[in-house]
Amino acid sequence: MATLVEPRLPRGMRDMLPQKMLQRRYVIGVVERVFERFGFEPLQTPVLELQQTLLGKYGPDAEKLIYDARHREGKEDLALRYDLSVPLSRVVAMNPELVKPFKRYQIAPVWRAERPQKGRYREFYQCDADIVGTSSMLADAEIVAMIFTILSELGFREFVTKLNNRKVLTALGEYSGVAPALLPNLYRAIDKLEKIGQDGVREEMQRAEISAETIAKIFELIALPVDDLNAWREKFRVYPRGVEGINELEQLTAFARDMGVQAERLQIDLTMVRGLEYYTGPIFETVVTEPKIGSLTGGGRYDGLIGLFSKNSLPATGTSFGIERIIDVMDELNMYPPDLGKTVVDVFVSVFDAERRAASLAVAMELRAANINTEVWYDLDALGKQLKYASARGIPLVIIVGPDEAAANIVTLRDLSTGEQQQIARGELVERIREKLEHA
RNA sequence: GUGGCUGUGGUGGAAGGGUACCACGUCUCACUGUGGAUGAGAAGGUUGAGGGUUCGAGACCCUUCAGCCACCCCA
Repeated sequence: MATLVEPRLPRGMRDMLPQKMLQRRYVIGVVERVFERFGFEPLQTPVLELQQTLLGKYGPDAEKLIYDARHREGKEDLALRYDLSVPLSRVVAMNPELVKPFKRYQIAPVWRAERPQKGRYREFYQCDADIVGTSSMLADAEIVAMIFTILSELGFREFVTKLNNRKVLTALGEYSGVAPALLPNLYRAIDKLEKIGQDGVREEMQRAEISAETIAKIFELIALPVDDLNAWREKFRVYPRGVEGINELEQLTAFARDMGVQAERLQIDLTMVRGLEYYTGPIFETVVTEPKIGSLTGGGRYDGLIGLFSKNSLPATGTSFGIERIIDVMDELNMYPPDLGKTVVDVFVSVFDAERRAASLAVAMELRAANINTEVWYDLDALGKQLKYASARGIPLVIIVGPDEAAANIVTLRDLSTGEQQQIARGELVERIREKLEHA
C-alpha cells in the first residue's frame, strides 16, 4: 500500500486556481494589448538558461538568488532564468539578422530564491517590453508613456514615474570622491533618502565608512532643487558623464511630454537607484501613490548588456511590470471590471432524462460549433440539482430540453441571474443565445 | 540571508495541561420539469512536521517546515 504524500508547494510558489486565472488573464490581456499597440511583438525563451548566460550580469547580491537547475546526470550547467532582459540580450546576440530597432515583449515566469512575503514570490511573472538598437531618448520616453497607458487602463489613477540616470549617479560618485569600492554602499544609502530621511542616510553612509568630507559633498548635491537641471549641470561641469546624464533626462521628459504625459506624472529624482548592475543610462520606477502601494514597475537603459554576448554591442532600454503586485493590489481593491465573470462557461445544457439526452447533446454541440462555451450534465439527476450546479458555477444561462420542448421543437432558456425564462425555436438557438450573451 | 509573530477538519474561528468544539463550505436525502431557501442526515481533523517535559499536551520546551511582518533586496 502506497503511503500518502502530503501535498505541499515549494516555498514561495503557488497554484493559480481557475477563478484567479480569469483575473490574471484579464490583467495580462490589458498589458499585452497595450504592448502591441505600441508596436512590441511577442517573444518566448526557455525557462532554463546556461549558467554562464546568467552569471555575472546582475551583481553579486542578486546572483545568490539564482536557482540552479542542473539535470541529475546532465552535462550542462543550467539555471532557472532570473529575469527576462538577460535572455533577451542573448537572443539578440544570437540573431543578428533581427531588424532594428527590435521591439519585443515577454510575459513569463522568472525565479528568484528570495524570502517570500506578500506580493513577493519565488516564482513570479514578469511583463517586460524592451527596445533594442536605438540610443534615442525617444525610446525611453516611449516606454514611460506606455507604462502610463497600461496603468491607466488597469484603473490606477494616481501614479508617478521617478526618473534618474546611472550617469548622474556615477558623476555623483566622482564629484564627491567616493572610493569606487564604496560606490554600491553610497547608492544604497542615497536610495533610502525618502524612507529614512537625511539624517538616516548620513548615518548609513558613516556606517559604510564614507568620509565626512565626501558625505558633505553629496548632501551639497542632493540639496539642489531637482527641477533646476542647470544647477546640476553647473556642478558637474568637469564631469561630462554627469552632464550627459542630466541632458538625457531633460530630453526624455521633453519627449514624454510630447507624447501627452502630464508633467506632474514625471518626477526627476536624482536619489532613485535601481539595483541591477547592468543599467547604464536612464532608469525609471513607477510608484502608485493612490492607493499607496509603492513601486509597480522598474526599468532602464542597459546599453552594455548585449555587448557581453556579442562583439556587436547594441543599445537597449525597457521596463518590467510587477504584475504580481498589480494583481494583489487589484484584488484588494476589487478593481476588476464587473463583467469579469466567475467562469468562462456561457451556457449549461441540462439533461432531462435518458430519452432527451441525445437532444441535449445535440444542442450542446451546436453551441460549441458556434463558438459558445458550453457545458452539459453527465448524470441523470433532478433538474434542481443541475440548476444548483450551474448556479454555483456562476454560469449565466441554462438550457432545458424536456418532453414538452422536444415535442414542440423548442428549447427553454433560463437566465440564472434574472430568473427569466423563454422558449426558443430550435432553429434560432445560436442566434438568440448570442443576443443574450451580448446584452449581459 | 537576519530578526519577530503565527500555524487547530476545505475556509474562518473556540477549547483555564486531562483525551478536540462552532460557523460556513462539501456530500446525501426530502421538496421530484427549475437554482442560490428550508428541513433531516453524513463525511471530514489527532491540532504544520519531528522530538521532549508530564501519569496526561492543541496548549509548556526544543528542532524543523510554511505563511505573515520588518530588515536586506526587489517585481
